[in-house]
Amino acid sequence: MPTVSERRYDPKQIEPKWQEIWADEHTWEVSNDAAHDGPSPDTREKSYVLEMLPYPSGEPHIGHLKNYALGDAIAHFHRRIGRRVLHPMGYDAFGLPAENNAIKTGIHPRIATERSIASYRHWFHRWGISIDWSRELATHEPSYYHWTQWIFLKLFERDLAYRKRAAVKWCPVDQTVLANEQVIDGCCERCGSLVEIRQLEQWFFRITDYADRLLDDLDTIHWPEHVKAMQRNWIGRSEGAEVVFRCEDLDPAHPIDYPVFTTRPDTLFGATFFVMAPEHPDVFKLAEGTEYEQSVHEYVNHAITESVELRGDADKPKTGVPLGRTVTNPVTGQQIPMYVSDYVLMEYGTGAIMAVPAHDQRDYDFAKTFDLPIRRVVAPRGEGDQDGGGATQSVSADARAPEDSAFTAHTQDEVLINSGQFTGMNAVEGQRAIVEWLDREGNGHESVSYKLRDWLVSRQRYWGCPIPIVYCERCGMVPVPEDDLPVELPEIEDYQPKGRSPLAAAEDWVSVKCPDCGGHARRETDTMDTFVDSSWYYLRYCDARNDHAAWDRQVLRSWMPVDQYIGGVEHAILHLLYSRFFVKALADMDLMDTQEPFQALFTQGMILGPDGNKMSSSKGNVIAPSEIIERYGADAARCYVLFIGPADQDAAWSETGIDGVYRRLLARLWRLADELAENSVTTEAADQPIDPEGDALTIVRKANWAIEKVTRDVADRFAFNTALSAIIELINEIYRYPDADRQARRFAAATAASLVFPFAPHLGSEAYEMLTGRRVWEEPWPDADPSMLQTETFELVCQVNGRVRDRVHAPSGAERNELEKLCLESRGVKAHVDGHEISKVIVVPDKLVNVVVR
RNA sequence: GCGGCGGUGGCGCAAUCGGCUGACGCGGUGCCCUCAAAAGGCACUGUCCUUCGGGACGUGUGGGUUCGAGUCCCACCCGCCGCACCA
Repeated sequence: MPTVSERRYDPKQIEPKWQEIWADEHTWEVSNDAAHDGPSPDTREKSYVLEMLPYPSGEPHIGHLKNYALGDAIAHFHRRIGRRVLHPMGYDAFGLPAENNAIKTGIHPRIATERSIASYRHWFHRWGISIDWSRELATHEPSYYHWTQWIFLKLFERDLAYRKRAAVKWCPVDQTVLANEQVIDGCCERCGSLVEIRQLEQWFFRITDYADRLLDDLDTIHWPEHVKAMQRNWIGRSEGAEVVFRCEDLDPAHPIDYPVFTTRPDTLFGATFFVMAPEHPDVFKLAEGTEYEQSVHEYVNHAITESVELRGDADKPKTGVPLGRTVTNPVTGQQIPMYVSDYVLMEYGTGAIMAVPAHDQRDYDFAKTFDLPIRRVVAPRGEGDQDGGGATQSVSADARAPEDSAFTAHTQDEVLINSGQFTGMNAVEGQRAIVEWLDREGNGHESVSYKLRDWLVSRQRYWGCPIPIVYCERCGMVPVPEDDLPVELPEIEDYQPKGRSPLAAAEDWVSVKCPDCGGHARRETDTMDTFVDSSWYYLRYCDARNDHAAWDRQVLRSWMPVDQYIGGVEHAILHLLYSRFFVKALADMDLMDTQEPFQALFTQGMILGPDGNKMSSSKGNVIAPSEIIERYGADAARCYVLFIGPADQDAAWSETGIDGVYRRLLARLWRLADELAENSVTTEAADQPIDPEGDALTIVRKANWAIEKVTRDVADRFAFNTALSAIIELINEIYRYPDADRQARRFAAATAASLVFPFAPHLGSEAYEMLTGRRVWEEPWPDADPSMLQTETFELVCQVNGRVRDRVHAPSGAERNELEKLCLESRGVKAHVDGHEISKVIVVPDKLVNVVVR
């Protein structure tokens, strides 16, 4: 028989016990019955709580633990406040790392991936995450990608999926194209190698059609400001005008119009030259026959082979070559010279710009290098009035450099100068007037430009979802009929990338009959970007076992949108933008009913190594969750990652920190439960005692205070660190009064167990059962007793001139003059008031009194 | 350059609506329990001055508003994150 002193908190005993119960009883499964009018409809409010699905590679790391501990706390909280909670799990199983690993080790990506999935599944159970396992999915299973292909076909039908030849980003190491979003500082996001530009025919999704809605609807969702800012930034909407510059040099009878985009139409009078991107299709045609023909060829050939990174460097001195031609500035009628320069980008605007050296830093730098005229056309009010007269005067090339302020956006306080009929107008009004004039004269119009490009979705790799398209010799491009889906990924021997998809080698698979004419056809051999798979998985969870459709519309309506999405900020652009696009496109096709996938988003911070650096095996600072769980148990690990600091901030792992949570929170609560349960029949309820007094009252009050505090911290602010602090405070308070009424202490300890359950579900369940004989997850979330939140006296803060001089007890709800009297009578206040004249007394009821003296 | 977020003890951080700065945890110090240790419990722990009553100072810097500012306003410094020759 173990003696009492040998009994201690032992997570190794407690945790498997509860995990088994939850698994055996399918405790966290939730049905779809509420979607249909059944005999006994589930009328609870729905709540869809979702963490970003993991990419299964090796074993889960500490970041996963934090992500799922966080989501699980929210899911548990929502269940206990009476909601019908969907909390599923799946795996983003296709992707490059598994394939690269396959190339290295010879292990088939499916084998490695499924092995990893088994590990993740094991650990999610071991961590005690409350997952509805009946909805588990993996994106590499045909039962899932069947519907990924179906969505592709729907997009294709709507011309939202299309094929075109374009200059695309190509990773020479991974031997595949990349989406713009996957290129970081000119390098491949995955392997870090320098990205090249290639002209290839590729599949795109027309996300640019949705640019405005993706921008505007950010206002309708509850996301962190910085994530919204990143999306706005990425979409990059700029408002301005398209202005046409006419070139009559080649053939006056057939002039060519070159439109440019500008955000500063008010500076049009200052456009003194014109620049084209090296990739502009007309560059060679324009230079042909001029003295610059040869140098233009040399310049362009050099520019297009230069690395993206090198060319993008803003500090690089401006280079370029004249084209030997001119265009007409539509407002001045002036002939201005044309240049080709690599500081103009083909992929933004029209690939050509009007250059206004007086009001644009880049144009200014170019003008200085090539000795071109600089003409100021906007000036601060007052300054502008003096030289406004010489409207058409040309300004010499060595004109004074404009002050830095000249490069900033125009304001009401600036006026147009040297701008013909528009001179004297303020810049904002002038801009409007110039655009109107352009429109009237047929030389331009208002226009909007975006940074966002269409999403390149095809990949020349094996381990991905096949694109359900065939190419027929007679009919051309033909979609695979829906009934023939899924197009299954064939087994192949050799995944080695060779610049075309490894699937191309699977001749039996590639060669098919045309679905339309029955003639000879070949399958598309590219696979889809894995971001396609993860752009809709949250929809599939709603109806994960549906064999006839991607989802039932009614079921989808009963769960979507995701009420709380949780994940790392690294997906702020890619995954979150693509998912928003998918939902809008699907809603437009009348396939679903929400406009946004994720109503609220929480981005968790990273757990850094103990040295404060990002964990990496090369730094040797990796904390393995398995070791932590072994030593402290899942509850301690879960609580610690939430206690370490605000959940949205990065925090360094600390061994002594987790030890503190283990001892001060979990072990102490367990000992309380053990002490208070030992002599009682376990079925006895731990209700709040009636009319407690003295120490018992203090404890009961603290318990109610903790209920209130934890509820608000979890519900309103995701402040898990302070919620856990409050539970520790409650436990400390119970220890402080070991001789207080037993029922009060049992009530308080049971409350602590109930409150800690969303964070430490095993200990929460164990302690609650020890104290009450009940299952804590079947109990409603506690409500604070309002009468216990009030006290009959409070500590009145007594200030003189804003400085605290004393503290006295005062009755709650006392009148202002009573409080004033108490304050003036207090010793500390008297000492500072005597001999001075009181000029004013500020009373804040139930808080403080401030005496102002001269 | 543009956009976003931060700066408070030895450390991680708390202060939610303009009202006691430093909750909670770590670290540190002392005590209790013990033959002893482990485990556990309790107390103290911003700086300086002190006649031991207390006093002065303290939230990146400088100003402002206010009876009162970590919190609001203006200017600046520093750090982190995202984007960037984006016209």
